[in-house]
Amino acid sequence: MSDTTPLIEPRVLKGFRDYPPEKMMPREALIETARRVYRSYGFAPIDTPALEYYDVLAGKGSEETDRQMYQFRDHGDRHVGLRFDLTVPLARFVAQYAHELGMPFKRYHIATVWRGEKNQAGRYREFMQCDFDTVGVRSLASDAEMVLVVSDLMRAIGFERFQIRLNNRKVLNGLLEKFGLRDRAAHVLRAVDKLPKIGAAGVRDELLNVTGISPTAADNVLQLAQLHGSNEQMLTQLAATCRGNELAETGVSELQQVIAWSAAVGVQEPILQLDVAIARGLDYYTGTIIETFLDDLPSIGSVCSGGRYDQLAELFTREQLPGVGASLGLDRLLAAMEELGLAPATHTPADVLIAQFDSGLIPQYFQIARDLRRLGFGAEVFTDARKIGQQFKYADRRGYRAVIVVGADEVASRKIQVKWMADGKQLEFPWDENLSEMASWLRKQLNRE
RNA sequence: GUGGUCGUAGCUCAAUUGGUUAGAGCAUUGGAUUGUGGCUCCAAAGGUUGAGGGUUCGAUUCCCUUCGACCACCCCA
Repeated sequence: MSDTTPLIEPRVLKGFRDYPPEKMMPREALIETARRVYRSYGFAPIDTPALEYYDVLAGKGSEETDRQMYQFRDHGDRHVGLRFDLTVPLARFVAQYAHELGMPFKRYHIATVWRGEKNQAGRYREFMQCDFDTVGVRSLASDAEMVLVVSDLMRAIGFERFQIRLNNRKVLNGLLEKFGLRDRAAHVLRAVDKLPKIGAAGVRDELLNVTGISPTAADNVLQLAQLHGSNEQMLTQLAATCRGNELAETGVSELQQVIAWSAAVGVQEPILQLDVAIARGLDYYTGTIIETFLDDLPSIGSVCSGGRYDQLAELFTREQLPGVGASLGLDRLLAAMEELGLAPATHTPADVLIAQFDSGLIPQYFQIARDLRRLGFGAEVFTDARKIGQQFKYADRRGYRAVIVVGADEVASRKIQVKWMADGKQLEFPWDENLSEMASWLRKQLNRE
């Protein structure tokens, strides 16, 4: 290329981001944690194509879906789209392979999804979801298990101050039916959902003016949404309110059951809180619904939402395939952790750096590195012939805990120098077959005993 | 998708109601320091003021367009 060739400006699309090492390390750590927790409950991994037929992803289709989904014609003129969540692909997947999978089918799926939305802090056009779902189980034990997974996951990530808010669509739908608002359920629930944001007066206002329901009905709804107290108190009150409507009564007993089973292993207030104002996931949820909020940053929204849907795959098969599961918003959670200064402290991928004193000793450096790796340590050989001071500076900046120094003197004496970066102390170990002395010291220093 | 605020070095910010050569701190690179990082000192590099057009003798400053970030709505992880 000549100097006059116009340069291409390096840039990324709106709502898309690069992940340098310092962003990627905590990201991978989080993914690893999610994977570990999911597996510990017996969920198995799957993956599906990022690109699918448009009509598979669009489902019933709506203005909103159309607006959010990236879609285009491929080279064979097929109408295709990028997945915008992991639940629709799951529905297609279980419908397609139901017979081979066997029920119950428990899967987790950690993958990127795309939405053509206007971006904001913690809200991107490309982001990662960490879903887990149980398909083919009607028992509420799976609902309770979902709560336990979320609770375990949040703790494993390092959060103590969070709330899992629990609700049930049957309660909401039953009561709306009772109030004669069934036909306007979506609007009413949407208004209710804004309670924490715009307050009771705001919700009432929206119910009256936007949704157009009667003042009596609005007050009924508001009174319901503002129920508060202990889970037990709320259940009692709810039961009274729901009396006479079969659907709502079922919902209350479901809530009761989920709360009781979760409590059996200690997941209860204040972590698990009944909240009648939680109404999201309007599309397909039919029973239990949960949302997870951070006590220290509620404004970022739910970082983990889920629930039960009776007709997961109804668009793809006549078989009845109920599902229950939740989705961790990895990128949103990371954005929250960043804002709260909770980004997990990560060091370099490797444990020790082997400095290069003399290019003639590179075979020895490679051998030491190989031996360390066999012993379970990560080891990087500094491959560039730079001044030793600069190599130490590199080690320091990258967060290396230890630096190995071997020069002519060490070769002569068959010793290895190891400098512990935190305190600057340097120790000498015999350079023997299995590096056992150095290995046990390193293990101790790195808390790997 | 609708409405709004904002874009100056990699980052955080300066630059007199439009005035000539756009500065500083941190970060980066090199040196002081040819077997040892952080601290200190010296130096260098880094900018078509997001981009394009317009008004003007003159634009970082004013106007339009566009790209991007953020905020509210919509929706949602």
